[in-house]
Amino acid sequence: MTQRRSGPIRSETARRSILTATGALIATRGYEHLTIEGVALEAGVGKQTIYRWWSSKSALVAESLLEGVIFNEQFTLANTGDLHADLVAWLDSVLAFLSEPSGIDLLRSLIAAAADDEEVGRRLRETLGGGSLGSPGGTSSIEMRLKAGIEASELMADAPVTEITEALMGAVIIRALSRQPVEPETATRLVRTVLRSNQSQ
Amino acid sequence: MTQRRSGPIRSETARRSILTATGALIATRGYEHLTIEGVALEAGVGKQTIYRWWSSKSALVAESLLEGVIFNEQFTLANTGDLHADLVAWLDSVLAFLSEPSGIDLLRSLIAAAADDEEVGRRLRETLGGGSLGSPGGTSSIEMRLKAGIEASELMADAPVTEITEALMGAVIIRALSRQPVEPETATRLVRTVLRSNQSQ
Amino acid sequence: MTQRRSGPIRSETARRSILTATGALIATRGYEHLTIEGVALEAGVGKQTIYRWWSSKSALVAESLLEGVIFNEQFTLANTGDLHADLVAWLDSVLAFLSEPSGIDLLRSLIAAAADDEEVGRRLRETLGGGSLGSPGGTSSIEMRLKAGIEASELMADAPVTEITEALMGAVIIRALSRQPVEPETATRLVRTVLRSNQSQ
Amino acid sequence: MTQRRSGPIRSETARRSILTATGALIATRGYEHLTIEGVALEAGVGKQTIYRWWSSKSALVAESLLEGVIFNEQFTLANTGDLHADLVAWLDSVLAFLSEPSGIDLLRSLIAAAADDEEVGRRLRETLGGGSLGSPGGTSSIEMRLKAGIEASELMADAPVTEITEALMGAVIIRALSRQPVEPETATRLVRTVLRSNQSQ
DNA sequence: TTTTAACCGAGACGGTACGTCTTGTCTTATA
DNA sequence: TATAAGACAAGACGTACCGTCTCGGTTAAAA
Repeated sequence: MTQRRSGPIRSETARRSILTATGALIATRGYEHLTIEGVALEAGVGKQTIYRWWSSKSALVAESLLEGVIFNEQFTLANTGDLHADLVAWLDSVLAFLSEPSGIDLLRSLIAAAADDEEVGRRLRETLGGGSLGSPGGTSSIEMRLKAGIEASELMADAPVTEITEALMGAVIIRALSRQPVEPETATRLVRTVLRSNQSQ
Repeated sequence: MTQRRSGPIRSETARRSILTATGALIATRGYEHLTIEGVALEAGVGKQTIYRWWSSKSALVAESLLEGVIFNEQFTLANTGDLHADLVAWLDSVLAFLSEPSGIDLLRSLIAAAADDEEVGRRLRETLGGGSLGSPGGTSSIEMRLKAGIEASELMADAPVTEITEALMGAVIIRALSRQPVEPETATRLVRTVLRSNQSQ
Repeated sequence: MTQRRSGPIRSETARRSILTATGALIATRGYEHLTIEGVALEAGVGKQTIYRWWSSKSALVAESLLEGVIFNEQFTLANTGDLHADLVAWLDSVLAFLSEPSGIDLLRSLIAAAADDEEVGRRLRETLGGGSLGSPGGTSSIEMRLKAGIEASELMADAPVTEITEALMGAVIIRALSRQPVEPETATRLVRTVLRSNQSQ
Repeated sequence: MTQRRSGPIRSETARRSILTATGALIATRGYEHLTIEGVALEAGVGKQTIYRWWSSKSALVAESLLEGVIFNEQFTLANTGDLHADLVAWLDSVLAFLSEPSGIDLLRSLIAAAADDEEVGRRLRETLGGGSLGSPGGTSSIEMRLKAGIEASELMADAPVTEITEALMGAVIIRALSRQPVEPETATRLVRTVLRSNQSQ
């Protein structure tokens, strides 16, 4: 028979309130002003309870992203049968989010967190990429939509799915870092650029 | 007659040693461990001398980037008359730099600095983009090479120069943030993806 | 009929190992570094078992003193019929104990505990004062020896027993607190000082 | 010529307010509840300013004693020409101080501090012993009065000054630790006990 | 013989304070 | 008046313990 440890188990209440507080503070103050003490205070929790379960501030942010307490609006990537339109729609919703100051600040906070911690980097890619939470193994919805496009012969069989995904997401990141204004046609031009060369005729 | 101020002028020696110390410390310890006190100590300078001339840590990093004390190797973007080959060559050199741990750490440090400060974001794009230092107005060498390609009819006249540039650079940033291994064909596939749709026939 | 409780009784094993661990940790680390968690770990016991039976760290120390797990050597105060010689012998053994660093550290730890808790103060006086453990009502062996001296006409009937006791013990405490070196004649001079004025002729 | 360091000098304002805050907090909360953070807050000072100049809480208490911010009432030891009366007067004032709860708590706090730190131990002896502040080399006023008594033939030339001093002070410490009530005649009996044997006839 | 209550070990919890590190400002003496 | 040096108030860091409160498991008296 298996030997089980005794003593109290991890408090789910504490865990949730820590993640919620983390998300709220990132949204209001930014990652650069996020402090463990601030999270503990906001969550009504001892600091040690945070240090007991998370190894760093970045790990906290990574799990908050995963739990969906940071992005409450989803960047959904639909499959209407028209790959080009689906990608433009997704990109438009992301760029619209970035056109608000609060949106761009949030994304920059997350980029800073991702620069700190590779786990945050992976989570960010999933979440931003239309992630249905818990998509397997770091595969974003963009990649899955592209593969579906190949199945449906919207895209050539040897289309470089990974590179297309990274080109699209990377463009978004670059916009966030350089804070340049976005023109209305940006989404269309970008999708056309990365897609047309790989489309089936 | 002009009013002239008295007293000593700004010490160029101090300025150089501060920028050099900043570059050295970023390269060895990373942006996240960079402190003003550490820079002052390394440079043999008083803290006030730094605060007098730079408004923030990010401004220090931005100027260090501009002075070339951070990237000592340049990512040169040549014009051999073959746009595709030129871009692949540039991308290969960047990805080779990222394949070393010290390279990826340096780039992540700079992304963190760029997330803090938009001036760093612009400088980073210029420097990474094959920047001959001091290229005018945030225009990277990639963009200039693409425009030259249009002139030489390598590229269609209405090719979306900005979007192509951002797709390429963004892909590099995404690689740095997610730290995924790079396959040999990545550069070729990426350049083909963003270029073929816009090439003149 | 009396209402009796159910369930297991107090574990003597746990009690002994807690007191022993307390004594060992005071001797090795000092009272100022004594922690309940440390005692629990050393004793192989849960913290709650300590808190269930002792109200404070000082209470733990007081009981350890009483159980004799702290002073293993006794400062015995004999009655040879010569009061002066008996007191000098006792004082010499105490001062010899204090001449070792470990001895002075132990006594200082106990003084700190006594300053925290009056129960420890009383126990310390009994134990230090040649205490046969469990001497009744805070009466030290010194006081008992002095009273025996009055019975035997070694001392005047109205000799201030309490004051003589406190003068002798207090001098020891003062030595421990100020850590001054002890000269060979100190014990003799001190006993003569407090005794001669009260001796029968 | 001598090379002198540059930079600001130590702030006397900060030093005074730290010592004053230390004294106030010991008097109101006791040494066991004295915290560096509390002192910093009360003094309106950064913690680092305390750690810069004092190595420990005990060192802070030692200097506060020396500066006279802890005992505001002095236990003066006069020289009226009658040694016995002078010592009784001093002892009465000390015991009167101890008869108030606040007085006994203060002395116990200081004993705890003295157990921590030998410098506090020495300072306490001087201050308690009728110390005119800054008496040289750990010599209390009691010792000086006794020596004056020898000069004036109130006391035998070979009277053990140190032992008499320690017996008197030690008795006071013992009273503080055991918190026993003091009878009116205690001071007289104690002084008679330690003095009569050494008086000139 | 079952129930029940108190014991035990382990350890998570909300807290407080620790001693260190860094920030950005201010002060001093020098050049 | 710019500089190197560095003291200052402020405040976050990550650690150590506090005393309380679950947990499962065990044990002995009561029902």
